[in-house]
Amino acid sequence: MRNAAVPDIVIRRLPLYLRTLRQLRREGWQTISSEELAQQLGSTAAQIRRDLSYFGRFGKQGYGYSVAALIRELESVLQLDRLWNVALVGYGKLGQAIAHYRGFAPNGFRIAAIFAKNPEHVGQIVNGIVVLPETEIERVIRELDIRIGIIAVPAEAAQEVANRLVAGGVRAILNYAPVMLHVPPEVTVREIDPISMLQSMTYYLREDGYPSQENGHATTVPHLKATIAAEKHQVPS
Amino acid sequence: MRNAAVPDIVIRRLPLYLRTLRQLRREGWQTISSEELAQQLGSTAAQIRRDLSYFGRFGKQGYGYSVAALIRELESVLQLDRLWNVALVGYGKLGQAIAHYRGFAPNGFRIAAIFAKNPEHVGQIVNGIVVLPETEIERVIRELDIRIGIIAVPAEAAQEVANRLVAGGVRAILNYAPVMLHVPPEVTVREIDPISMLQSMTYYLREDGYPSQENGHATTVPHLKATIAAEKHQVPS
DNA sequence: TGGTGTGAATACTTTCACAGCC
DNA sequence: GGCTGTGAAAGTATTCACACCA
Repeated sequence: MRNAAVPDIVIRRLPLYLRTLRQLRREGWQTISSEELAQQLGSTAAQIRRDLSYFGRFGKQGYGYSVAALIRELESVLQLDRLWNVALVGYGKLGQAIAHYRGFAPNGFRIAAIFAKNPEHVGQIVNGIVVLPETEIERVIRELDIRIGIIAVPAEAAQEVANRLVAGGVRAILNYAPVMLHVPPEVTVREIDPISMLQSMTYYLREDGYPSQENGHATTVPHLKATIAAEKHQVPS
Repeated sequence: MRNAAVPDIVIRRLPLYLRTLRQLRREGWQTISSEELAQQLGSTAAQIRRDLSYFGRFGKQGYGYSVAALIRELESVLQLDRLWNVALVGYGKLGQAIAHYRGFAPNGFRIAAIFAKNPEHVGQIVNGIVVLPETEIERVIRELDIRIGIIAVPAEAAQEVANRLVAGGVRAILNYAPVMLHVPPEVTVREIDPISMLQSMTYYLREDGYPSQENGHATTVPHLKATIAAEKHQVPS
């Protein structure tokens, strides 16, 4: 199974595992079973074991997984054991919020270039870098060897920006614009679209009982059971 | 097939269809085939036809779909032909950005209540509404009969906020906090997590050719083919 | 003729259940 | 005894391909 193509849906879950494992480490867990991890995540033990099995045999029978070791393995698989430079395009309200977001750095992402269309924004200094005009995208991306772009421009400008990013060498795009981007197959795109998410949730908000949702439709973890007995896994605190 | 439970994955695609159809309408399209719509969306004609068939027979053979009529059908299915009040919890950087986002209103969502923990924020007036303390969540949600909540608080506070929202009667949550929420099955949750998205994309950013991505792994639409011949569908402009 | 709606086939994903190992 | 890793089964989702219709 090793080396066979790993389904993208599995890849998307790994960051959630990683996030949870890091939290568990902060809480002092040394070891965790797939069942316990599944509880936290609202997933299932079998799914977690299957997902991890694509990459290796990280567990120990009768014992579970070492939290610290599994974190290292996931970081390695996802290539998170290095720093990634990111280009941000768009410096309107949304772009500015992204530029000032403090969550990138602790996760190994650094906004290394910012591009704006508005001449008032160009030249501003943000986090020590100068905001550049969008005409510079290809050149700067190539010079800084950037592989990841974030698009925070209006929908009608997004495809053109994507084209430039790709032309410069970007192979991963986080797209905040409400439009489907057309990119070559070697480029990965993930969409962030709060409006679509709200619009799909309203489907379930009927007063009458239909569509019945009694079994849930699998969006998050079932309501909290008991707190997991953690003692045996924790280092004495 | 009508009335059988519709898969959630289908429901999640409907807003994307709607968004594209509205754009086509703006451009003057009167009619569209599943094949043409699929091109725009980077989907397939068969998938679009199957998805729509869960809700009715909206097309006409040899002709396609009426853009205006299909928009109305989708709005009806998703219950977007009304205004939805939304509660926003959290008024830090992210919460403020959400509160000032101009994209909700034109899509039928209105932030009708804002809750903050920080006493400096409580009492401020934003878009004509007063920022309230988080202790008021249940009462206000119930009084305003709000069904949708947006969580924009730190991860460690998110579960408690979710509990209060649900206690007040919320049945749909858009969660910006990087943590899996535990909610009862009648509540829908959608996650917005840019960090996880970046962290999953780095998997594909290997310099060596592995994991081979030559076939793509289905994240967006294949690179633009020809522009669709639109003339026959358009009203003369 | 051109394009829908949908059974049937295929492909993908999750879950079961258990041999095997610590 | 307890828990992993994984074949095999079950469950979902997508795609094919064509009868049918305007």
